[in-house]
Amino acid sequence: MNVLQGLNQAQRAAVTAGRGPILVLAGPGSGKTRVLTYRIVYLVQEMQVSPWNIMAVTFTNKAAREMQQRLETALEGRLRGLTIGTFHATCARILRREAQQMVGYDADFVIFDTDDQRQVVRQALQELNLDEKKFSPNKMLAGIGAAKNELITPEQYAASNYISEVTHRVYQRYQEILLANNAMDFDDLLMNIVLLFDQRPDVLERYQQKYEHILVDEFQDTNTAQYALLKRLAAGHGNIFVVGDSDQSIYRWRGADFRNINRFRRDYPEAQMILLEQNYRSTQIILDAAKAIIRHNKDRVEKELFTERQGGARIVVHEFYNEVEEADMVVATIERLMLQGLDPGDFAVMYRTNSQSRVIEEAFLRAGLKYRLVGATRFYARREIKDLIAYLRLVHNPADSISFNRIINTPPRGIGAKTQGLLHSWAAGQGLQPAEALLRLVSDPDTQHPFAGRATAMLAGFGQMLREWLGLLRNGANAGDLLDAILQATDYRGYVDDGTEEGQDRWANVMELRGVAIEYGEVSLSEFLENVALISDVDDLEEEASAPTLLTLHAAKGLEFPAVFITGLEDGVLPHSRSLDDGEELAEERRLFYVGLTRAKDQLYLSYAFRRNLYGESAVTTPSRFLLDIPDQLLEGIGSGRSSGQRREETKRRASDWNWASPASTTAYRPGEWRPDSSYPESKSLPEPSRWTEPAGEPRQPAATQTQFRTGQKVSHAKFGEGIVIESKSTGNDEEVVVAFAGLGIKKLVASMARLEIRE
DNA sequence: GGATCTCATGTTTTT
DNA sequence: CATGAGATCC
Repeated sequence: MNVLQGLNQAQRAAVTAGRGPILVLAGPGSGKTRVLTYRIVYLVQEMQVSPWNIMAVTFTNKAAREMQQRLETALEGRLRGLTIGTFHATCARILRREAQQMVGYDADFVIFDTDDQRQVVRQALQELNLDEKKFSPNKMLAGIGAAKNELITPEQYAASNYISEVTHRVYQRYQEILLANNAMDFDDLLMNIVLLFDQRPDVLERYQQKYEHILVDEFQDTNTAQYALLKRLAAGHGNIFVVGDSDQSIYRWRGADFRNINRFRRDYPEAQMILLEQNYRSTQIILDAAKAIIRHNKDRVEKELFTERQGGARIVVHEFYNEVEEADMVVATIERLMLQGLDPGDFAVMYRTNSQSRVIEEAFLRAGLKYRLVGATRFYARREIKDLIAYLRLVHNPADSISFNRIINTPPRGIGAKTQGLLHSWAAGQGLQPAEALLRLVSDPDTQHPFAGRATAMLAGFGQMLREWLGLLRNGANAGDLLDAILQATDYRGYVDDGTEEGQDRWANVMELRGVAIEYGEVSLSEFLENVALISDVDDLEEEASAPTLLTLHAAKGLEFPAVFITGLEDGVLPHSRSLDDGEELAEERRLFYVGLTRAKDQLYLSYAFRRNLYGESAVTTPSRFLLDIPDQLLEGIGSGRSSGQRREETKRRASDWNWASPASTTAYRPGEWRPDSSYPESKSLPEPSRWTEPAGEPRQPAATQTQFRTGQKVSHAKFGEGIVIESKSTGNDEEVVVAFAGLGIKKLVASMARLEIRE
C-alpha cells in the first residue's frame, strides 16, 4: 500500500496491526496524527472495513477537521459514513438520535456552556437558600463536574463532610434545573450516554455493532466517563486503537487521567503496545533538554526518544530585570532572527497564564510588529455573541429559562427585577417555564395575570416578538433569517454600538456571527446551535496571517515552531503557585514545560524576570526550579537557574549602567540584543557568536560579513549621546547600525556618516 | 428601572 | 491591576 511509504518501522507496525486492542505510545513529534490517519486508510483499503463501521474521536474540532481533510485526500472521498469528531460532538449526535430513550429529554435539548452552568448553580443555590458567598458557584461547579467525570450521579454522590453535603444538594437541584430546561452541560453529554448504555443494553448493542473499529487520539486526556464509554463500545469486538503520551497530559484539572493508559493495559492484557520514539521535529539538544525535564516524573513508561537531527543550537537561557524588559528582548530577538531569514510565522512566544500576554503584546506594538494571539477572549464567549445565541436558543427551545433570563431585559426594555420575579413565580404556579407563560399571555387575551399596566405592556411587547420569531422558525427560517429578525426587532445595534471603538468592535462581532450563520445556510437552527455550542472558537478564521504566535503553554500542545520562546520561568509562574504544594500538580506543571520545550524545532529561548508585577505589585522572583534540571552543556547565556545571586549582581550592574530599572527608559529604548556575552564569568564555554542565531546544521544564510560594530556594544554619538547597538549589518561597502539611545529611542545610522565612538 | 460605586477575586480551559 | 458582580443611590 502506498501510504506505508515513508513510515518508519514502529509507525508501520501500528498502522498495519491486526484486529484487537492496540496502544500506541507516541512521543512528541513522532507522527502520531499520521499514524492515526493511515490506520484508518489501512482499515478501509486493506482490511475491507466500511467507513460506516469506524469511529474516530479527538479532543478538538481542529484535530478532527485536520484528520478529516487528510483522509479525504488519502481515500479520495471514499470516507462516506465515517464517524469522526470530538467526544462531545459524537456523543451529542448519538444522544439526539436516542433522545426518545431518555427520560425527560427530547431531541431539541440544548447544550449549556460554562456561563450557563454558573447561572444554573446560582439558581440552585438560591432555591436552596444557600449563601453564594459561602458556597461559591465555581467551587460547586467544580464539585459537580468532578462527580460527572467520574460518572457519579446525584443519587450516588456520597457526602463525607459539610461542604460535600452541600455540593450534593446543589448537584441534585442543578440536574433538575437542567432537565427542566431541556439542557445538558458538556459533562452530561458524556455521562448521559454511559448511563443510557447501562440502562439499555439493546441500544448499546446497536452501537457496538455499528462501531466495529474505534480509534482515539490524545488518549492520555480521556477522563473516566470517556474511558467508560470507549470500553462499553469496544466490549464486543475489542477493536480499539488508542494513541497517546502520558508525558503530555496537561488537563488533569479538567478530569483527564493519564492513568487510563495503565487501565487500558490492565483491561486489555492482550493489547499490542507500540512505542513511537523517533522524533521528526526537534534537534538532539532540544530533545535532550526535554528528556532531562520529564525524567523527574515518577511512574512513567520510559520512552527512548531520539532524532536524526544531531546537535543543534544550544538553548539560550536569560534572566531579565522585569517582565517588560523580558518582553522587549523577546521582540528584539525575533526581529533580529527575522533579519537572518526566519519567517515571522516561525516564532512562538509561550507563557503559563493568559495575563502574561499583555506585556508581550505591548512590546510587539512598541516595535510595530504584527503578532497573532491565540485564545484570549474567545469569540463565542463575548457578551454580545452570547446574547444573540441566547435569543436563538430561546426560539429553538422556549423551555430554556437560562437563555430567557439572559435576554428578557437585554437590550433594556423596562422589564426589571421585580417584574421578572413576578413572572417567574407566576409561570412556576402554572408549571411552565417563563417564556412559555409569556407566550400564553400574548396568545390568550383572557389570561389571568398579576402584572401592572406598564409591566404588562412591556412583557406583551417582548412576548409578541418571541411569537413572531417562533412563527418564522415554523415557516422554515434558518439561523441567519432569525438573527436578522432579532437584530431588527430589538434594535440590537443601537444597544451595542455606542460609536466608541469598543462599540464598533461589538457590532463587528455581531456581523461576524451573522456571517457564520449565513454560511451555515441550509442547516437547521438546531444544528447551527449545536455547532456553535461545541465549537466555541474561530481561530481558523485568521489562520493565514504570518506573524509570531503568542499563546499559553496549554494552547501550544500539538503545534510546532522553528523558534520558541518560553517566558516567565519563575517559581510561582511556571510551576504555578497553586501547584507548589501538591506533588501531582507539580508533575503536571513539569509536563506542561515539557510540552512547551518539545514544540521547538530548531531554537529555544528560555527566560525569566528578576522582578515581576503580579496583581499590581512588583515582587522579586526565584528562577523556576525546572531550569535546574537542564544539563549545563545544553545551555548558553547567563544563568541556568544556578547561583542566581551572582547573576543578579550582573543584572543589577547592567541595570544601573543602562537605567533598565527606570520605567521611563525601559519603554523608550530597547537595550542590547539578547545574546551570550563573554563578559559574564559564569557563561560556560561559549560557542562562536553566530551559533545561537542560526538553526543547527545548515545555516539559512551565509554568515554575515564582519561588521565594525557589535550588538550590545556601548557607543556614543556627538549629538545623541550614549547608546547601545541593537543591530549592525554591512551594506555593500558601508555599515548600517541600529542604536538605542537612552531617552531618545532607536535610530538607524550609517556608520560612515555617524562617526560613532565605541565606548568599551 | 437604570447608573454608579465598592468590594472581592484572581491558573490552565480541547468541549 | 483590572474585571465583574452586588449594593446603593438617583
